[in-house]
Amino acid sequence: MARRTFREKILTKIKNSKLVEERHEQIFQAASKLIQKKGYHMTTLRDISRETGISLGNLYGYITTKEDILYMIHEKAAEMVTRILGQEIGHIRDVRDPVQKLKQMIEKELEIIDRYQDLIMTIYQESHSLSKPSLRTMLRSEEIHIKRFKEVIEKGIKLRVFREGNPLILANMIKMMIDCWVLKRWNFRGKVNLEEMKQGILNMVQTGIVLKEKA
Amino acid sequence: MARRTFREKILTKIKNSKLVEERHEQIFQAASKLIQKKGYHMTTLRDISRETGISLGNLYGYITTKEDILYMIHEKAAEMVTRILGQEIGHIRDVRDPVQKLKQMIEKELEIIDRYQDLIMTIYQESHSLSKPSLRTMLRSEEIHIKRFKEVIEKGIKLRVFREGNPLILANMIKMMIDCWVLKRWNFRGKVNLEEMKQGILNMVQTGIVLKEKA
Amino acid sequence: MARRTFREKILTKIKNSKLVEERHEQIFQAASKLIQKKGYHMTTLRDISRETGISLGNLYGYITTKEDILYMIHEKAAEMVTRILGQEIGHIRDVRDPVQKLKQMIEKELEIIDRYQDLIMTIYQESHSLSKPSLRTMLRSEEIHIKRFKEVIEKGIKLRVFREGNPLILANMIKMMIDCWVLKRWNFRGKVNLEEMKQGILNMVQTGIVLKEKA
Amino acid sequence: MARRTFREKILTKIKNSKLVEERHEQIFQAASKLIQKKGYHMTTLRDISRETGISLGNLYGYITTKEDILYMIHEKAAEMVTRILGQEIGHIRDVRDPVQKLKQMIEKELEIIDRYQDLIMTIYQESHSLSKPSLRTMLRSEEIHIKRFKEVIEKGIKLRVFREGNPLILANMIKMMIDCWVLKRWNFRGKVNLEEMKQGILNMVQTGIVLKEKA
DNA sequence: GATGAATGAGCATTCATTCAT
DNA sequence: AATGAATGAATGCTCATTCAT
Repeated sequence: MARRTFREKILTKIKNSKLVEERHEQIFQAASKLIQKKGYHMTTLRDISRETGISLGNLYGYITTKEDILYMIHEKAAEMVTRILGQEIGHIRDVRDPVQKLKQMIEKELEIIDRYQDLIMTIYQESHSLSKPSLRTMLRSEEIHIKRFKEVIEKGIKLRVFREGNPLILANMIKMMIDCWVLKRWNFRGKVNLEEMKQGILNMVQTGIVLKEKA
Repeated sequence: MARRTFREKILTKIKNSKLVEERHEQIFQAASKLIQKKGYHMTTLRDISRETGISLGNLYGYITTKEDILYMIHEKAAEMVTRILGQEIGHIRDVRDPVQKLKQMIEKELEIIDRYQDLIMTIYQESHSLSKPSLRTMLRSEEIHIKRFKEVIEKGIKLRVFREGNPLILANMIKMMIDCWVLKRWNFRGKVNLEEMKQGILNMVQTGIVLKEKA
Repeated sequence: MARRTFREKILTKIKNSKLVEERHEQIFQAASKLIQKKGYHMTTLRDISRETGISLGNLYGYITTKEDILYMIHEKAAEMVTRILGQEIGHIRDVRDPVQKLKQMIEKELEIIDRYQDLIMTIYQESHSLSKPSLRTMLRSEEIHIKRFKEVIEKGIKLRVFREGNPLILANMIKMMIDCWVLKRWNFRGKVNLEEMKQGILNMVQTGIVLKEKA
Repeated sequence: MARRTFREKILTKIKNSKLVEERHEQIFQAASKLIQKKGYHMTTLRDISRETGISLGNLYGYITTKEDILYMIHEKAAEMVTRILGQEIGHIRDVRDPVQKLKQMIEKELEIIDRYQDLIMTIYQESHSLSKPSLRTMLRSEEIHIKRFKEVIEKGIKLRVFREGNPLILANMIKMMIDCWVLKRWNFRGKVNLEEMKQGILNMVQTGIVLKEKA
């Protein structure tokens, strides 16, 4: 009589779905904190039990296997980002000018990523601990994300407001520059703030680095 | 009785330093292969013993703790990259024009990274399994690497051939775009080749994406 | 507050004894099915809860410990067999000729055993999971059963229609040959039917195997 | 580098095959004792570790899974019985007269079974804890055993020294009567000795129970 | 009486590390 | 130097049993 929540992926022995949602939230909070600190493999279910206050046995009422927790973090993160993008980028949808649109997309993406940097860090680092099927799901989510950039770029190129170039590469590079803020935050700590980073990326995208080549 | 090799970091019970070096090489080869496939935590010392042909007990003549192996991979990688940069970039040192120099540096870096993509992937993924002190060492190595880019950029800005901008940010972004080739290789497989990637980055750096903003 | 039913053996928290009997029947049905398939230790109370439709907590209103369920199966089985023997063998009681009586007893016993083979199999296999006191009860039940055969045999010997021999041994051997139908059913599946088995045992009892020894 | 011993069934991490054999013997001794007392499921690997004096971890150098131990007991038992039958029944092979041969076979079988009664009891009780494939192997061993009886019976019937009858049934029944000595030993304790049991079975086989039916 | 969430001791199994040979 | 057997703490997971509602 086990049931599935979380987009039909996590098997639950507990029936009360409101409770399941609540506990999943607790587990998510505790687990992402612990995993972020010690890594997935070094975080034991006992740790999570202690941190959540949910007993070891009961914990297994809400998950089936340890990997569910990692999967949960990925899902929650994807869900969050998707939801927020949906909300906050709502009006960007109406922006017709690709230049403006790309600019606003980058700004928003950077802000979101800044807000959930711990989560994103965890996802980057632990993604290869996911089993193949979970990984596939997660990669597809990334893909969709990048596709949004790709589409604006393609449109910009068609309208001849962007220069020629491989949109797939460009989209990935833009995403990487944004992710850089989180992935290399050690390098920036105390030296660069979010606003400066934003300007940096926008300038790079708008004019590159080179002013003029030596004649 | 134990001694340290590998830049005074790995404690060795075996005295014959030539042998130590030889065995370390074997361990490095086997371990990076295994870790790349299964991840650090899923790779057991038994696996490494089997793969190297060095018996389990003897293995501990050349390391003190499992983490040494991870550290070793980082060191070897850093060493490799440094050595190769030294060799191949030798003549870049003489290039005076920052535009040309940056261009050549990017090209070389991308080529090197392409050659050691598996190794680099491992380092990215397992970096948080390193103990704090090892991590610090490793981050410093990254830092040095990025500083090279930063210096060219600073010079370019001073000579007014690069536009104004925060050199630290720019250097990191360039490095990220390059690393992108490895970190996101799944997105590129079969769609983009190395040469195209190289052009993509160079174009981005030289002119950004935007041709002209709508008047 | 707790009370005992089932011949004063199973402690019940529920007072309504009609209900208790009803639920015990459900539990018996579900449990014997499950235990027969997976064995006692591999059958969880959750399984039984699911199969009966009685909630996990409520289940404990009708039993005190998991072993009660095993005990229940033994009791129910013993009760059943006793009841059926009582009914169907009723008229055998009147048969005076030990030869005829033994013959009919064997026939009946075999038929009953055939009907409840799954149950009997379970009892044989799980008997050593019973606690010592429960086991004693259960063995006594077996004993009573065998004593019935023993008595006929003793009478037969006294009347000189059966040859001399240890009645205890003979009774046990007859019972074993009968049980054989169930315990070794794998060997018979599709090769021997019930009627043939019956004849086999009767012939063995009546004339043994040997026709005449070589002079 | 795991290796298989025990008829290619048990995977071993330990390489020294002499040691493996020795330790397997220890494990076998301890395990059959414990399992006989508490049953397979109630015997933990810690129990076995304690009883053998082999540390828990090391134990797993000699087995791969708990079931291996059960399998081992079955194999050892089968091996023993086969070996002993081979030795002790050697000269029976030459006996041409089926009556004599059957008689001697029964005697030997009973003696052997008496000697290893604890082992045989365990096998009967725990056979259903074996996984399907192991069970199949084990059943085949039983089958071979019964076939020996079947063949003599068939020959006896052909030579008209045994009466007509289904040899498969007869063989099984004889085996059951013999096993009875062990399976129902509680009933016999202190009342019947081995010699009496032997006579009981032989008489049953030779003349059945019935002297003469009432005319 | 009924429900099912909660508990935690207990289990099989793994693996880094040590040590006798 | 080399071997591989030995150690035991630690881990993921289960399940009989209790208890608040």
